[in-house]
Parts: sequence; C-alpha cells; structure tokens
Amino acid sequence: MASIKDVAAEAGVSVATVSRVLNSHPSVSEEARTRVLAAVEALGYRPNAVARSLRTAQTRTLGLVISDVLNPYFTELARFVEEEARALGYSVIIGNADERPELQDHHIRTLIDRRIDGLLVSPADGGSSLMRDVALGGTPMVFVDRWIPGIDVPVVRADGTGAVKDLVAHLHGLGHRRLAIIAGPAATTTGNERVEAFREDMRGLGLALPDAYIGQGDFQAASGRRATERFLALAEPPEVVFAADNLMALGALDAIRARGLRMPDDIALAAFDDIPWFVHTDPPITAIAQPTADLARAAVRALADLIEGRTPQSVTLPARLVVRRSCGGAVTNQRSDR
Amino acid sequence: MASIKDVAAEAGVSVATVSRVLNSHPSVSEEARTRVLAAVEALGYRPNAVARSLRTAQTRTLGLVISDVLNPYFTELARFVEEEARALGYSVIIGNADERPELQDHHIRTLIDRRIDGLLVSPADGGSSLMRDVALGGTPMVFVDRWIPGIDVPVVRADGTGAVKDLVAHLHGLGHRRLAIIAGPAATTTGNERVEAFREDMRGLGLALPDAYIGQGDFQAASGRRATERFLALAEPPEVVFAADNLMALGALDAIRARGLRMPDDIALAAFDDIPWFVHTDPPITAIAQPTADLARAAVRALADLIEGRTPQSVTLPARLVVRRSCGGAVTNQRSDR
DNA sequence: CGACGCCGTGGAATCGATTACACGGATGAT
DNA sequence: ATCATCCGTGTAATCGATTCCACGGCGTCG
Repeated sequence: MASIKDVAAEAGVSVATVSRVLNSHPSVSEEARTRVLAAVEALGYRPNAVARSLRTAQTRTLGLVISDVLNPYFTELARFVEEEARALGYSVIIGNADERPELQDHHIRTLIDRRIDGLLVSPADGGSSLMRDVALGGTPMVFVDRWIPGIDVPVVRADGTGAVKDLVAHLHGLGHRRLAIIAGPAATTTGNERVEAFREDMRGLGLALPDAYIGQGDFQAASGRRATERFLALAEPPEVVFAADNLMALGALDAIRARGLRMPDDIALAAFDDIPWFVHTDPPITAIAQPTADLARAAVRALADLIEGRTPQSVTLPARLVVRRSCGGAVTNQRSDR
Repeated sequence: MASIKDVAAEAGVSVATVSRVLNSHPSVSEEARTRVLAAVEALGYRPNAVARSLRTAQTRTLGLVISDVLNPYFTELARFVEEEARALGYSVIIGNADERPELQDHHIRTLIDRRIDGLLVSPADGGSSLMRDVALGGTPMVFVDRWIPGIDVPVVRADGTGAVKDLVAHLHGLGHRRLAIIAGPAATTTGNERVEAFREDMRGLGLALPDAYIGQGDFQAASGRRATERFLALAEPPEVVFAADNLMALGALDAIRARGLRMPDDIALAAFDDIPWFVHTDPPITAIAQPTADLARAAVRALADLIEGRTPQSVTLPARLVVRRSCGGAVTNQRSDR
C-alpha cells in the first residue's frame, strides 16, 4: 500500500508538503497542491490511520461498551451512537459484554490499549477496579443508561420513575392488587431503580410488595422465565408480572405460554423498554419506552465535549408508559414511535 | 500513560529487553524477566496497540460490514462473529451500512484506513467499485450471507432452497394456491435467490407466480408494509405472503393488522430468518431458520485462514423450515433453538 | 538601497513499539 | 590454551505519519 513517501516522490515534493496538503495547511502553493493531489489520485493513496494516530495521540474513535447487543434496546442505542459519532467525525468500536463483568473488562482493556479517545459505558455490574482506574486515569468516559455511583463521570440516562408510577396507577385502576416484579441485577443502577420506584408507588397505593413477588433476574430471557415459573407456582400467584427489561419479558411470555395461561385474563404482563415486536405479540404488551435516540445523541455529545475540552452535561430524559392490552382493559392498538 | 521506555528505565534494562519479555522471546534471563514484570506491574503499563500495529503491520482486528444492525439476524451474526474472532485472538469492528451503499463504502474505507487485517462483508448492494478494488488490492476478504458474483473471495452462506421447497410444499399441502412473495433488493444475492427458489418450486407444483404477487422490498419493515398493502388491495389478493426477511415480515404484520384481517384465516404469513419473537406473535410465525452461529464461525475461520496464509473454504449450510401457526393447520407450538 | 518579515518548502525529530545486528562474556570442543 | 558458539543484552533502524525549525527568495517599508 502506497505511503506518504511514495506520494512525495511521485509529486516531486517532500513528505512535509504532502502532509500539509492532506491536512489543508494554508501555506502550500497552488502548484504543489495540485501536484500532490494528482499523485494521491494516481497512487490511490490513503493515509495510514495507525501512523497518524501514533503521532497525533488521538484516534478519533469512541469505545462503546454495552451489556448485551442481542437486547434490542442496546442494539438501537448502539446504532444511534454510531450515527451521532459519525456526524461528529468519530468512529465507534462496540464491545459486547454479554452481561458478564469479566468480558466487560476484557473489552475495556482492549479499547484502552487501542487508545480510543473516549469511552461510553453501560456497566454490566457494580464496577470493576479496572473501570475505576480508567476513569481516574484520565480517559474521557461517560455512562449511558446505567451508571456506577462512586465514579464521577457524566451520566446520560432515562428516568423511569414517572413512567413506573403511571404503570402502577394503570394496573391499580384495572383492579390488579397483587403485583410482582422481575428485577435486574442488584449491581446495576437500572436494576435497583426500577424495583425501588415500583415498591414506592405500590406503598403509595397501600399495597405490599412481598419478597416472594420480587424475582431476581439478570436481564436475560432465561432468568425471566425462571422467575415467572416461580411466581406461578406460588399458592397465591401475582395478577401482574412487570419485567424490568424486554428480554426478561420474553422469558416471562415463554413461561406463561408453557403453562397454557391466557393473557391478560389469567395473568397480566408489562415490561421496561419498548420494542417493535411488543405490538405484535399476543396480546400486545404494555411497556415503558425510553427515548433511545435522544439518549444516544446526548451521550455522544457529552463524550465529545469531554474529549474536546468543553464542559460535558449529565442528562436525564423521561421515559413514558405505552399502554397496550397485556394488562387488561380495552385499549386501542397503540404503538411506540420507531 | 507509561510507555515502554518508562518500563525500561524503571527496570534498569533496555527497551529491547522489555519488548522481549512482553513477547515471551526465549533469550531473556530469569532475573531480567522478573525485574521487567515488576516494573510493568508498578507502572500499570499496557503496550500501545497503535505503535505495535504500525511496526508489525498487523492490527489483529477484523472488520465486519453488515447491512443492518437492527435486523436481529445480523445482530446475532455480529455477536457470534465477535465471539469466534475473540477466540482466535482478533477484535472486531462493526460497520453498519443501514442498507445504504454509500454508508457501506464509508465503513469499508474507514476500516481499510485503519489497516484491519481482514474484512467480513454482507454486501448491501451489487458491489461498488470500492469493494472490487479492496478485494483486488489484496485485503483478505470473505463474504457472509450475501455475496457479489464477480468478486472472487470465499463465501459463507446458508442455502435456503431446500427450506423454501419445504415451505412451498407445506403451503400447498394446506390448500393455499395463491402465494405472494416480498422480495429483497434485486442487487443482493439473497434477494434474488429466495425469489427464484420460490418461483421454481411453485412451477414444480403447477402454480403461477404473477408479477402482481411479487412485491419489491428492501429488507426494511416499511417496504414490507407497503408491499403487503398493495397485495391486499388487489382484486384477487394472495392467500399467503412470504417475506424474504424478518423485518419485512414485521411490516407485513403491521399492514395485516391495520386492515383488521385475521391470520391465518384471512391471510397467511411466512418469513425468511427466524427470530425469538416469532414464537410470541399472534399467531406464531412460520419461518425459515438459518444456522447463524455456524455461519459466523465458519466465516471468521475462513477469514483467519486467508489472513494467516492457509487455504480458506467457502461454506454453504442448509437453512431449515420451522412450521408454526401463521399459515394455517393445527401445529404444536414449536420454537427454533436459541 | 538595505533590512526586515513572510511565505513556501525541506530536513529531521518524534510518537512507541519490534527486531536486525553487534558485542562481551561464558561455555564447550579440540 | 585457543577458538568457535551461544546466550543475554543493548544500540539503532524502522514503520508512516505530523510538525518544529531553518533557509532561501521575494516583497515592503523606511
């Protein structure tokens, strides 16, 4: 592959001049510029980003570490992150942690080794020492969706408390009293937050949330299935199951179907995170939708601000309830925007 | 961030020795080794991958350019690709083309500029001149899922013809005679192949496939919706719609629902690509499942073979029909493996 | 008419690694 | 005892860019 030296030779100038042309430095004669450009064209020259990064100490690359690519919520987030980053002149490298802390650390390490300019993280756990070190070590970092309390970096996330309140009110209004929740891992902020908001709102309505109605999940479908099976095996099973993410809702659906129960008559279901498929399940599923695109954009901008020396802003955007038929009542077939 | 020089100074040896220790070169004394390792530990040193890549002319990175991350099929493919690549000591950078040729070219160019060791591509179109140049230019390249006829690189894909034959037979057996298909872009191999197989099998059963029953889609949900609306507006609408990918099936589902039609009584639906949600739609959707994990593994191995100088193999694996209730008949609730 | 400054350009240092080559000392063979 | 060999180590070149500095030529101003 042609290097800058080859271009310089072809154009009959020095490498310094070629570099100036390519970086549109002002003091280059018109003649030199055209000669260089012609040489570039003739050789099909493309600057070596590796060499450039070594010299300039910047890669114009962002790392995005997410907990699970197979989760449509994160897939969508990743897509919008890349879009915004591209608009700002950055590339994105995605690291998929599969909800496994050690895999998360692996990706963080790899990304740091590649000297990415900044890191966008949705932590799969309570935060390894590695993540702490990275944040302290001066690598620009922003948390998105989930965050870690002790680490002082900007956080871009959705606030679900309002939407959870709406949900609980909706369920209560439909006459449901025994509400159960499948929680995310206690180590994640989103895991805790959603349970706490749920418990709080129930208390506000004078309802109890017994421990048996709190299923411990890990944001994966299988755990949603297990938790739901356990609920259904209780002497007094809940009337509603609220899954703290869409994959656990899928698992819950599996379990309900396996038992041959009808929804919403025998049991109701609601989920955090809205996805296109929830419109088409039987019945369509009531869910809490996050403003994914806005979150992604805000997160990338915060990170770019941090990298480029501006002051970044933490952002919290409200999530909203999308009522469908999975909890009962007659509702026109609504859908979330896509 | 500490460099190899700092480590050398700390350990009281030369940078050459440090490098030897880090690359486990045999001729280093035990004493020097322990001193270096201690220094590495003390400084928290991590080798700069950028500098290393510049010198060794390899990045141990694979580029994966897919047509649409939001398509669960490709998301899953990407996940398995990364998994296998990691096992082989490579990182993966994903480029999402969003079914847009110019975005695809953008990502290919970016990846080449970063001097990735090899490229895995599922082309969104018939192949730009850029892609041709890259393949000819000696960058190791492998096509996965879709490919481009004129370009001589290994292809790893699923063969859907057998499954399509099974599907058509299944539909015929249920008494359906007017079958329509929503095709993918003519520029993609998978787009054409699926239509051709479908047409061929219908001919084999003595059925015609009129042009009005061939919808032109682009593998996106909206196009599936439009095509289905057109089918339903016909004087004699089809009894079955077969969508050539899962997103167009989602769009078809939207259209069917919007018309208030019942499935499978008023109209039947089948799709290429099976995804977890198809089990939970109303009714569950009959689909053709690809062996995604195996495809991903085979593709990565072929690319690694190419990169490391071994002879790569093109691989074709069979897809299989998964019958559910969306086309009629009484079928036990089956699901694809996940 | 001479000095000063600016402009376009090239030479060379630099980023952080790897690695060819040279060198000194120890070891083994003759 | 001598010479060849091998081992551990260091010096320096190298990868492909960017950028500081110096230099020559030319225009401008006093």
